[in-house]
Amino acid sequence: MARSSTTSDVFNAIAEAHRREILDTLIGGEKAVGTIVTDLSMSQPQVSKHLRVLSEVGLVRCRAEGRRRLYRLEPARLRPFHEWLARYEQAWNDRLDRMDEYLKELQQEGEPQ
Amino acid sequence: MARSSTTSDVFNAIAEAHRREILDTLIGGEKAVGTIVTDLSMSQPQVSKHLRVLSEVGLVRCRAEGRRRLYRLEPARLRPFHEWLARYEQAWNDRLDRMDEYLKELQQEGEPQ
DNA sequence: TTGACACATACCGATATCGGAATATATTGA
DNA sequence: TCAATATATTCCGATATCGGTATGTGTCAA
Repeated sequence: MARSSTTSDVFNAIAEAHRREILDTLIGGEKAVGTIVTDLSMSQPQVSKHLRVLSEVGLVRCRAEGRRRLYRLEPARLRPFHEWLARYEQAWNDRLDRMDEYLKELQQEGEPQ
Repeated sequence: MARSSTTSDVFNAIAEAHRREILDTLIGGEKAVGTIVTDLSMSQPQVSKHLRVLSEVGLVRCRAEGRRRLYRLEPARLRPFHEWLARYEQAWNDRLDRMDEYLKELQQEGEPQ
């Protein structure tokens, strides 16, 4: 057997540094492919292909304007990340809580002296 | 030329579904490799190798206990991911704010009538 | 010391992915 | 219609990654 993971899920889509750069540059707002190409100094096919991947998972949306294609973020699709992270956030806080309790215990033990 | 991305960052580490499963199962707390193997029905080498990747990016930590190795989450290492997401959160809120202002403007325009 | 157990590592084949180069498609303007 | 522009797509080679199988390493118990 072989690989199982594909590019076709949100987590894989953002695993690529160049794709994150593209997403980052779109935070500023809608941009044409050519603009991204010059802004990020990437080749045009490279950008187009990454945009395709991002499109397929819904992280960006495309709008035609003349012969240009304007891409924009679809921040709602970041939800899976939030949901996934939230569970760890919980674990993280729990750990902080325990740390907190531990520190308080230490304090209480020290007070009587 | 060829690929540029490696497994050696948090984003790639969590891109793999099986690795996310492993992280998920560790939310409950420290677990031995064998436990993960049976809990997730994965092969032992498979689990070991994924744990290695997770270790290398610091998402898990290992502790030896006899001949077993207990792995635990290191949720603090999700911080890069969290921070990355936060920037989009910002963009998202800004958008909502603008939407809000826009709606208020509409309301104000409507009132005089 | 030996054998059993728990885990890590090495090696391998299959496949996915990246980037480059070349080309196709669509839109605009002359 | 034709050339130019903007973008998408195809084909390709190099390499990364995944999972399996086999084996190495370290620890315990007798």
